[in-house]
Amino acid sequence: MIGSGTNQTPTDMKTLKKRSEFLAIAKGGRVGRRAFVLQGLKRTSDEPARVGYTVTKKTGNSVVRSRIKRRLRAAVAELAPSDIPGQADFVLIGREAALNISFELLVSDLKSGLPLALNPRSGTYRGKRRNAKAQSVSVSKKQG
RNA sequence: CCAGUCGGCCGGACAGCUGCUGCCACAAGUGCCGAAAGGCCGUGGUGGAGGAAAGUCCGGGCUCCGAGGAAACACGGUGCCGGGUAACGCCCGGCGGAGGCGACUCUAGGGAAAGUGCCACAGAAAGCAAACCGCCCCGAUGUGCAGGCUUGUCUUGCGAGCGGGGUAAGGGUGAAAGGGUGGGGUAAGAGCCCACCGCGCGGGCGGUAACGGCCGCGGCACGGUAAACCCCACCGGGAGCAAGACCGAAUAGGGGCAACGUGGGCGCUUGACGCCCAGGCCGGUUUCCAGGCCAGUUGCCCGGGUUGGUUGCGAGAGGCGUUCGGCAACGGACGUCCCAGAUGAAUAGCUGUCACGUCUGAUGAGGAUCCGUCCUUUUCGGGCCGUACAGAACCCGGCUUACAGGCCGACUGGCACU
Repeated sequence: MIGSGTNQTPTDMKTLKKRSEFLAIAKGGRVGRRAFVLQGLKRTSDEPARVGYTVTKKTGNSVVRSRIKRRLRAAVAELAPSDIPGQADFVLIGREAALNISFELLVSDLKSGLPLALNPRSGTYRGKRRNAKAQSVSVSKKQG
């Protein structure tokens, strides 16, 4: 229903695979949603946006973890190219709620969250991390 | 019909839309990514989680570890008998013991007459024979009670206390108290004697064996504990696919092979020349034998590690069917099939319909009734109801643990009917 009838073609985002890339993106912006936490970082090159998935062992056993990853991956596939900011990488950290939340909510949360994750202020929702975040973002800006 | 025991099996189905990944076929360009190795891109077909994939507890395959041989010791494991198996601590069939009316279930089940240790609490006593209460006999004393006639510092009986002895039946403690039950016997008792049971020893019988039952003898000694040390028999090198193999940047950087060989002493031909002596390191430890290595110099050669990539990687102690042997585990023969291969980790995401279960409402029928209702069943509807445990990670054989709900078969004990 959601994916089939629309005119927009589903996007085929590349997946992040290297540990170093995950670590780099963790220093970027950060926004929390019901079913996941979204991290994002701008890049210099012109390549299309990439995405990585993470679910910690704390969340549940392997059945639960892989089902959360699949739902997140399916939600990303529903996005139109216009929803995704270019020149950026993202990491989705799955939460336990991603298991039972409705699929429509999952997709809409993702759409609204993507631009925010690149905004430096979105990382300041926790007082403790304010300084560290601001520094890391400013460093990445200098590079770009 | 009710209650139960054992064994086996399944573990949601279908449809639509959108995806992921292995393999096969066809097709693409002087294509794209990358330093290279290598990888990527289209269309079609086809395959794609489990009974436990889990825990990582045993047994193997495979791989590497400079894995040398022998013996002893140490350490770890196993432990009734026979069979199965590549092997096992697994499985099958038996035996002994325990439980159940029964089907059947459970069982870490070698040795306590090699030695050492321990046996808490309670109890008199816990391992070597003893005796707390009690029971019985004897003695002295002559107190208490009752009696006798000879009325006494008399005598008889009973009881209490004291002393000496006999007992282990009874009481009580305990997980366990030097066989049990019954009878005889005795002052009271006791294997003191007898019968049966148990135990020990011997004989022969059945069984491959564990073991069983039979006969005879012995009056009973030899407590338990080896998931205490220990003894006996048998087995065992270690680490693991992040094993290992191959391909391979920039940068930093050095390795390997060959020859001479290290230390000490002596000699004179003062040379890296000869002779003699001595080491150190390498396996869990020790001993013996065998072997390798050592500081530096000279010459020759170019490799190793990191990011990364490829491989290892699935035709197997393989599945299914038929048949033969076997009580069975299992084995043989024949036929047939190819049946996951990811690596920030695929095997799915979403939606709908149905199924099953459960709760609930309404109905038709039957039964019970204290006339309130309750039980069984038919049909129809509803519920932001439920549908478990759980995701291959090199591969097999087991074990253990988790699991909503359901199906099938065999058997046992009741009740009812014919």
